[in-house]
Amino acid sequence: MAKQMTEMLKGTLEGIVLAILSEQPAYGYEITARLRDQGFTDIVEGTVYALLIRIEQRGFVDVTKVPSEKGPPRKVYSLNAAGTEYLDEFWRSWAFLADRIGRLPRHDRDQKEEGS
Amino acid sequence: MAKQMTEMLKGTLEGIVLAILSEQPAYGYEITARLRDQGFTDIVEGTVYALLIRIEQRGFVDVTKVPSEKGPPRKVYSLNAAGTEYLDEFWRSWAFLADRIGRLPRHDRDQKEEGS
DNA sequence: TACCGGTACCCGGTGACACTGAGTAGCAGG
DNA sequence: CCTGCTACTCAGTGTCACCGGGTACCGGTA
Repeated sequence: MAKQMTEMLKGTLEGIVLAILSEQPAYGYEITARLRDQGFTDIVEGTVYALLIRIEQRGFVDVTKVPSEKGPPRKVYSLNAAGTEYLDEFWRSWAFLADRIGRLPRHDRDQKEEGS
Repeated sequence: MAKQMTEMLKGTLEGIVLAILSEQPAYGYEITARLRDQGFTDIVEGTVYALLIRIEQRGFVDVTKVPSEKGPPRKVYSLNAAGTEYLDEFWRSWAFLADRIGRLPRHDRDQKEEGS
């Protein structure tokens, strides 16, 4: 993926992870796998863990240590009230930005996908 | 605007400016004004000029000095071939990201909040 | 003349973020 | 034993938007 992605992900990756956690609690290794699954093949573990530590220190998630039979104990993150609110703000910012960018002079090649 | 915007704009602001330039050449002061016009009220001149210098050094734009009757000469930036290609890549990255984010859970709250 | 405000551009420093590349540790199987 | 998977950690790097200044040119007003 283009180098542009790296910069674009700033700010959005956080929201993406928060959104994943809003569905159900998860731990770092799992989140990394799920991100890869969803197409973000270039995102490595180190990035995700650093992000998780950040949102933990900001108080957006609650953490529970759960033993694993296959390795070190898992740190399971679950979104709390503050995190939910922050995620909400993320969606508002995203909606704003996406709207403005959607209005930019189109590059001709417009692809519309009728939603399933 | 939320602090989230600052991070979200990283990478995208560049694309936004490039997209503006793809429509027609423009100079810094004008671009700043146009951004404000389009809702990016928090973006200050310094940010735009720094960005313009960057994309100039990367060879995405051609620059022409045009005298102004109202102040210092204008540096008019116009997108060149490399810039066009880079902008194209920006759109691809954006489409990818917007698509993934669109698939995230609990995105359904695209209420517009007016009033208050 | 002296000053103010609009036009137009530039710069050094800051904080935040994703990335790099390495490391620790537990467990299972060849 | 040693590889490979699971699972987490961490110091250092580069890039970006932001901050808060500054320079300079010009027209209008007091």
